[in-house]
Amino acid sequence: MSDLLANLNPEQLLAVTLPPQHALVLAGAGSGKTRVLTTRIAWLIQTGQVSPQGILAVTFTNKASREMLARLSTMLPAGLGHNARSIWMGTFHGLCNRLLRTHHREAGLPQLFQILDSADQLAAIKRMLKTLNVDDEKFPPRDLQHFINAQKEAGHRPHAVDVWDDYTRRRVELYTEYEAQCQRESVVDFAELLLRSYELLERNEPLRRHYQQRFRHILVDEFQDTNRLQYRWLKLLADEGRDGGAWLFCVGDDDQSIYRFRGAEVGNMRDFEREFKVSNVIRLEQNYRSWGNILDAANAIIRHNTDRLGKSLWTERGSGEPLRVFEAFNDGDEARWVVEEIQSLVRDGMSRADIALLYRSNAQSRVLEHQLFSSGIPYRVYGGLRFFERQEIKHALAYLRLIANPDDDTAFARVVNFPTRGIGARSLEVLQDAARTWQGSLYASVPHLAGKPGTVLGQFVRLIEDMRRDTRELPLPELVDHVLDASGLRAHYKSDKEGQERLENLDELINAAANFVAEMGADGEALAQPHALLADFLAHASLEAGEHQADAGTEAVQLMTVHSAKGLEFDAVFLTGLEEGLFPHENSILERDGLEEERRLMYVAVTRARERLYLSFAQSRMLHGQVRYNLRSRFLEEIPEGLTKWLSVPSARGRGAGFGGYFEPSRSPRVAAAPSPAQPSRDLGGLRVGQQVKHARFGQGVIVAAEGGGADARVQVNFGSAGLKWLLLAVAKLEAC
DNA sequence: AATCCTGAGCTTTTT
DNA sequence: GCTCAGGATT
Repeated sequence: MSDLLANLNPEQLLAVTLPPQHALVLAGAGSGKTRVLTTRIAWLIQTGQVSPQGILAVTFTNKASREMLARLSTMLPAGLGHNARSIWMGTFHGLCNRLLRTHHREAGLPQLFQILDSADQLAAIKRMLKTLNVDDEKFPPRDLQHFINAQKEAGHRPHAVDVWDDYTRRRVELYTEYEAQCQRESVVDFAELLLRSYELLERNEPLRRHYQQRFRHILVDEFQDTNRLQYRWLKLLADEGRDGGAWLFCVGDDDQSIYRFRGAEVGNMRDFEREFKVSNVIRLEQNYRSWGNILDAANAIIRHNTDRLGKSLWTERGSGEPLRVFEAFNDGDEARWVVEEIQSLVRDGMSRADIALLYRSNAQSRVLEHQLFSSGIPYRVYGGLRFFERQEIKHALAYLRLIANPDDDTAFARVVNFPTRGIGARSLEVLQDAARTWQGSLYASVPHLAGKPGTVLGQFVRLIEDMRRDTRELPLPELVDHVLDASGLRAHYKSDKEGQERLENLDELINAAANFVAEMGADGEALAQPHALLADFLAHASLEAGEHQADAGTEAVQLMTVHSAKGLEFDAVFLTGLEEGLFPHENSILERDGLEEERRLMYVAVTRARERLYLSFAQSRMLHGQVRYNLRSRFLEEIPEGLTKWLSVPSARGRGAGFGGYFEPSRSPRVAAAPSPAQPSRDLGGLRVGQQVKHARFGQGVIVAAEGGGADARVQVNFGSAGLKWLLLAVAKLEAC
């Protein structure tokens, strides 16, 4: 016990040992948040205040959940009946899945319902639009998907949607139809997992009471990332502190809320504080990660945001080095500089894996990758396809889904002709019609067909039925193995000269199945029913997309967006592309509170660095096929001068003073990397970035960016109160002044 | 059924 | 400028 609490700082100790009450912990970056959460769970259990079964722990990613479980297992001595695994721990979606499987009847679902990931959902929507002959130009599938998810996250079934125009009325009809289709096919999308289980708990009082009494303590990680529905879900179980509900222990950081675009609602933190009458918010402000200068910069930046709960990071470590700033001539030049610095860091003994290259948007990785590649530096890019999202894996899963649930039309449509077996668009159209007439799934409608479609489709149905029969007794990994052969997927990729990697991935799927069974190990009962276990495995595949791209060697520099860097830390961080329009991103400037979210993103980026932070920007950069001239980011200006050291001489004082001179950095001999391209010659009619201009209607302004050339030449002008405008030089009469 | 071609989109991402 | 999806072409 004393072991458990040793080395906690006073605030951490306070949070860990807080008596039963609703609590909000504001945990700054690098303040030991996960440690507090896991230690609190261990403390609650070890002091006998609650049994593991009485704890519900919610995380945002499966990765976080696994890490927490692993740390907890080392904290709880086994054998005392304190099995960390009997804690209900997982993501909101994982927990909802568990709830819905257990009470599928009450929730109105078959036991073997399948889960659609976003891509599956989009495919389902496209299929629906096609069936209904809806013009997908008028109702773009992506928009509709977004609309439906937004409604579900607001807790609205179709009848509850506010209809304010004909367009929305039609969208609501499509929402209704989509729901019907999902129900028919026994599939559930991500938002549905949440809404269904929310409704289940809300409407079924005995069930709600049961869980309210079972869970004494609910602990929520990354609380600033919860959406409205998730918060309501928590409220249902906590019952706002009235008798019977659980105590909520929410940990989060409003300054690191960067997912508003996907529904996260920072306001939940304030609401929680108010609605649950949280009396003392605990702040974890001592940082164990970074040098003081880095924290000072982060604090200075985030101070520009209003509407914060308020927090300031500090450290017992010293100030460390100044932040290094580099102004590049263009994006390629920036990449060359990054590579040189990396080489120098590695020469000095830093591990490449401890170096991260961060950028605002994925498109920026290309130039960096190119430069790393030609310099022979191993690197690893995060993002892109994950294991269970790969084409070959999706195909294999589709066969498995058909075995578990033949009514899954999404899976049916995906593989009915893959590998190709002569089932073309015509046959499928005939089948679609039949399905509509008979009000059944595609699979179930096949027997109603005659002629050639009936024959080829009949063969496919028989194939699936044979698979189901032949795998009934097989352990999961062998089941998967069998399906890979029987479906013809293996043969197909074997004959494909570029199918080698895909074949390896298919084998990896067997491993994934084996690992899954091993994880489930303790649960003996599930093993008795291979096809029930299969459904669990499929849910696992949907809920956990798996690791990002395979690693390109272990000792590799890490490239990722700032978003994906959240929660990670590195000895050295390169924060590239610090330019207006890029970071903060131009789209965010128009959004309400968009700039504040960008600033939080900047805050997240800066606090990733332990030892050394590099900040860079380029005077010009290729974007959307055109050279763009950007100002350096306002966020750079928000860092106090004393904390930075310029490696290049600033092009001019202040921002927007034009394309100043380009200087070789005075330090380390810089290879005269490919003769720098000549200064851009742009016909801006004697105008340049930074110049004051006058416009007949908007008045005085300053040119902040320029793009295009000749007849297309455009400039962006900041007219102050009149706003930021893009103006075509050929049209707008701008007067230099 | 495979391959070529055109055009739209282009910030961030987990579940 | 690059990628991806879907349509048109062979």
